[in-house]
Amino acid sequence: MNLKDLRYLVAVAEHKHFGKAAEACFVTQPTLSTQIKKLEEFLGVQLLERNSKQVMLTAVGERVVARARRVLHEVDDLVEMCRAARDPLAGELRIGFIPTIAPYLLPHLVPELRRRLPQLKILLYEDQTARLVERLHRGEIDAGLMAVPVEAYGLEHWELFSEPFIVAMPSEHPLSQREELELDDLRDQHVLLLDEGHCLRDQALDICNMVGVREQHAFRATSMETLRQMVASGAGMTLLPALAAEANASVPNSGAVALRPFKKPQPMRRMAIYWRRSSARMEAVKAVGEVMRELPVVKAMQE
Amino acid sequence: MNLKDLRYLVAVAEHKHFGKAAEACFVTQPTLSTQIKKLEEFLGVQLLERNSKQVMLTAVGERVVARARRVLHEVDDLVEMCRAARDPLAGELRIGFIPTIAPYLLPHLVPELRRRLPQLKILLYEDQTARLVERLHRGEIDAGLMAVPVEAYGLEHWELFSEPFIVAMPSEHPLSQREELELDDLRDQHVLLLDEGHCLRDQALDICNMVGVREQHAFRATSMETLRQMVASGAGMTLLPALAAEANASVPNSGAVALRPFKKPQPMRRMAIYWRRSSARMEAVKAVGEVMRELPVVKAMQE
DNA sequence: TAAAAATACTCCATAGGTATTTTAT
DNA sequence: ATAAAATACCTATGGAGTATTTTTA
Repeated sequence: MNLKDLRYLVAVAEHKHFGKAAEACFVTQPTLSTQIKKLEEFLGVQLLERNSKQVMLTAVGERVVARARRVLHEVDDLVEMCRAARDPLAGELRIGFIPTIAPYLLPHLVPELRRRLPQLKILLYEDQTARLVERLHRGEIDAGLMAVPVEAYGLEHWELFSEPFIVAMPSEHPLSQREELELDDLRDQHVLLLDEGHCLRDQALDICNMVGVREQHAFRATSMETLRQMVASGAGMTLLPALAAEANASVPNSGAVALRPFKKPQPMRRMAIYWRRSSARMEAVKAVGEVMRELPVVKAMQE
Repeated sequence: MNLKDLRYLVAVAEHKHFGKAAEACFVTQPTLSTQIKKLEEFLGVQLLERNSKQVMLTAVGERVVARARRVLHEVDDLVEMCRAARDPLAGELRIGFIPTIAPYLLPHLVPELRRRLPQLKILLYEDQTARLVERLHRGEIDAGLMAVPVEAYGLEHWELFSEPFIVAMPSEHPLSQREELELDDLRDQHVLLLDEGHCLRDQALDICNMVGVREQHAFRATSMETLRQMVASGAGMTLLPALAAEANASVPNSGAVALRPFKKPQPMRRMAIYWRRSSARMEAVKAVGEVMRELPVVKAMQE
C-alpha cells in the first residue's frame, strides 16, 4: 500500500467522481481506477460503491478515508517540518568547551552568535578534552572547542586562533618589576599547575620542561579560579591563557596578582574547533568557528 | 515518498546498522541504502549520520523517525481495521421498512437476526416506499423491505414472501357471520383506506377496483392503528395485511373488530427486499432476507 | 585490515498512459 | 444515448538484486 493510493482514495471521497478526482491528482481516470481497485483488493474490503452515475463511500470506506486523511496530514506535516529544517544555519547546535576557556570566551562569543547566527540555537557544554572527544563520538555534541593536538580518529578540525600564555605571579614577586618576561626567567621558579585531566596542565608543563622548572607537587588546583587564588595568596606563580588572564582584571583580589606577558615569540596554545568527519552539522560548526575567529578579543591576540 | 521508505528509516533508527535493518526489512543493504538516500534527498535534510563503524540519527532525523513511527502505526491500524471488517456478515446494516409491516414484522425478526447474524448490527428505519427508494439511492440505507412492484432504476430485489389481505370489519357486521369471504362480498361495501403515500392504500384500492367498491372518501387514516380504531368504532371495513391483522389480537379494543380471511386464492401483496445493484452489502442483505423468509410467522403465510 | 556503507549496473514489477469497452440510468 | 467507470494493452520509471568499490576506525 502506498501513500499515493490513500491520496487517490481521499480525492475520490472528496469529488465523488473518479474523473474529477483523477484530474485533481494529475493522473488519468484509468490510472486512478486501477489503483483504487488494487487498494480495495489489498485491504480486502470494498471502499467505494460506484455506478455510472454516482460514487458513494461504504461504511468501511468512510472509516478508511478518515484515517487516511489523518495519515496524509501527518506525512505532509513531516515534509513541511523538514522543509523548515533545511537551513543548515538553523536548529540546535551542541558545542562543548574545555573548562580553561569556556568562562572567558563565552561572554564574548554568545552575544555575537546571537547577532550573527540568530536562527541557530546554541547549547553549551563544558568538559575536559577526553570527555569532549567521547561525547563527540557518541553524538552527544556536534562540536568541541579544544587545544590542538587532539588524538582522535574520525574527527576533523579547524584551527581558529592561538592563545598566548601569560605569567601570573604574586604582585610582590621580584619578576613583577619587568614589563616582559623570557622563558628562561621561569627557571628555578616554583610553578603551580592544574590537576590531571586539564589539557592546560600539559601545555604549561611542556613549556616548563623546556626550561627546567620544578612543579609544586604539593598543590594542584582543580580549577583556574582556585589556581588564581593560590597565586594571589603568594603560593607561587603560574601560566594563564590570555583570555583567562584578561578576565582576571575584573575579579576580586585581582590586585594581589601581577600579570606579565612573554617576549615574542610568546608560547601559545592553538585552539581549534573539532567535529565528527561524518557530522551533518559541519556547515553550522564552521560558521560558528568563523564567528569565533572574528571576535575582536580573539583577533587582538593574533597579530 | 513511500511508506516503505519510512519503514526503512525506522528500521535503521532501531538497529543503528544498515545491514541489520535491511535484513529486518527483507531487502538487501544496497536497496535500503539507496532508498534512505533518496528519502533524504526528497526531504532535503540529512536524517542519518553514518560512517563505517556507527550510525546515528541527526536532530531532524530523530524528529522524522518519531513522526514516521506514528504514521506507520496508524497505517497498520488502518489495515488491521479493514481485516476485521472483512466479514461480510459483520458491521452495520441499515434497513428500511414500510410502516405497514415494520411494527408487525420486527418483533419476530429482530430477535431472530440477533440469534442468526450476531455480528451484524442492524439499524432500523421506517418510511413510505417512495422515501425508502430515495434513501436507498442516496446510500442512507443498505436495504428496504417493500411491496413489489417498486419502480426504481438501479435497484435489485429478492421476493421473500406473500402477505394475504384479511378483511377487518366491525364485529356486528353481517359478513362477520361467515368463516371465509369472497372478493365479491366486498361489492357495495364502504371501505376505509390509508392516506396517500402508503403503498398499502394502492394495493387495497386495486383489489377494491376489481369488484367495484366505493372508498369512504370522508375518512383517510394516517396510520394502520387509526384505521383499526375506525373499524372498531363501526365506521366501515378495511383490508389488513396478515401480519397486522395477526397483531390485532393482542391489542386493546380488539373484540370490536372481526377478522375474516378470503377464500383461496387469497388476494396478497408480495414483499421483497431491495438494494442498490452496486451495493457492497448485498451479501449481508441477502442473509437478512433469508432470515425473514424462514421466520415461522412468515412461513405460515406461504402454504 | 576488516567491517560497513556507497556505487555501478542490471532486471523486472508496476504505476501510469492511450484506446476501447462495458455499464447503468 | 450518454456519461462514467472498467478493461486491455503498452511504456517507462524506479525499486530491488548482484557484484564491486570506497571509506574509516
